[in-house]
Amino acid sequence: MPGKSRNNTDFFSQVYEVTRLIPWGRVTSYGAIARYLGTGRSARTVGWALNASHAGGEFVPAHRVVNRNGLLSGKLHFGNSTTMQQLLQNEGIIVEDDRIVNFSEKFWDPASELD
DNA sequence: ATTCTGACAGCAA
DNA sequence: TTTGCTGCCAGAA
Repeated sequence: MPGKSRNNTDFFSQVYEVTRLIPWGRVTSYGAIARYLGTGRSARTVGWALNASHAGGEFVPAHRVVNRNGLLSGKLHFGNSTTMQQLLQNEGIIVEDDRIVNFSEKFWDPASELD
């Protein structure tokens, strides 16, 4: 057990892993992911991790992660400002004014759904 | 080592 | 109700 080596349990890797577990047509929040990973208050870092998620080899459905208000706070990081919304609508999620409609129904909490 | 930034969240006015 | 400030964690320069 190499003390310094970084396993697949890096914070970034964990964020990607959980994000990939988000079911099709569902969404979650940065804070929910942070809480599931145990860091609780590192929601900002989750966003930072997703910012680099496109560099990874595997696809990470970062468009399914929004802020706690159901607002598409990261849409500007998807090339075009409409990409994130289109990806969501492609999954049957209705987006109105950069915000997810019926957010509470679409919300998927890894802490309680996954355990 | 120090400082700054960020795709957030919580709380005070 | 909306706006603004603060705390938090991890990484980059």
